[in-house]
Amino acid sequence: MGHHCCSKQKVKRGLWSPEEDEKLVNYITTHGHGSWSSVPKLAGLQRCGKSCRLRWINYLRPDLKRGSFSSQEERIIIDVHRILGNRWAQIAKHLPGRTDNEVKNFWNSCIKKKLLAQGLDPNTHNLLPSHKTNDIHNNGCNFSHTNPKPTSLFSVNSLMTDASVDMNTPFSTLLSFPPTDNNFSSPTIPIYELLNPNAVWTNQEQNPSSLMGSASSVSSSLLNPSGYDSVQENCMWSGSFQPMEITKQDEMLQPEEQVLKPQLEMKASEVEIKKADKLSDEQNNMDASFVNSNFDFDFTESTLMPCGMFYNASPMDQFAWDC
DNA sequence: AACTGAGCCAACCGCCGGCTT
DNA sequence: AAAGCCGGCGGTTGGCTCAGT
Repeated sequence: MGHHCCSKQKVKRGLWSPEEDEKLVNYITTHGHGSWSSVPKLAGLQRCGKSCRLRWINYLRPDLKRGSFSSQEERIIIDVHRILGNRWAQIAKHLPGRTDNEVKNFWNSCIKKKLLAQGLDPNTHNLLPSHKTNDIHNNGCNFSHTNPKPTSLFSVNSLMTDASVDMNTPFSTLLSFPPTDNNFSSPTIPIYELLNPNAVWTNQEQNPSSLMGSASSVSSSLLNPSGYDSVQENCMWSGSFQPMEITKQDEMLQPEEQVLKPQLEMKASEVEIKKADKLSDEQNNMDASFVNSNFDFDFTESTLMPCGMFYNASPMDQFAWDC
């Protein structure tokens, strides 16, 4: 069974020979690919257009970065995957010179195992049930015991759909409260509405505590209010597990705030990723090194850190968490 | 040296959405 | 509106490599 695009012609399959590569490179560098379906014929190849496209994108493109992934790239993949899920093409956009196929293979062969070794579910980035130890839960954070466990897996799709945020909104705007109302617990505009202007909230959902019970349509960042399920993942970079620390600031938070804070973290990272995405597109420079890239690693790190650890000198300071 | 199993990765498969006719 | 084409994407597979026995 072949692709519909090549079912009518005799096509070669399997690995590409150097001669085929040369033909394809010569043709595309001279003429561009134009319509991929016509490339094989014009380039003198016994392949289908799809195969040519794939070969070019994944292997022959001159701007590809070869070699193993750096720890920085690995970290980006994990961070973005936590937000986007298995959207490899989107993830690859954050890694100049890497392809979706490459990222996907790297994830399946390497990162997945690392996360599992850390006791993390690679799909949800949450701790696997067998790894949810009392050591973590007893570390000054008790609302995890009272909150229901998420009934749905972490889903970026649901997050993007249900809590999509206008990525054109300036980050500072996104984080601004109505200036006349300094009481966090009763802002003039509910914070979750501010963050998610497109969301339609029922009266019941407007109460975050009840919201936590309506799992199916709510992003898991809400349902994982402590955020400490990500702790080990973050700590894996330092090579040793650091138990979650809930700061005094966090303990002072109202339950609503405790719920919202990790969501804000997630929003912040989403916004930053979108920003990086946009900048990347604008630059359209696949040769850009990470040194030159506009992806703010420090920011990503800070925003993705668990609660109580994440907002050093970040715009999050604008929030009066301890008000 | 030969065998074997695991891991990696290039390539394929099938589905989907957008566009054209 | 429907059908066909095409590019893009994520999931899967098959073959190659290499370490271990």
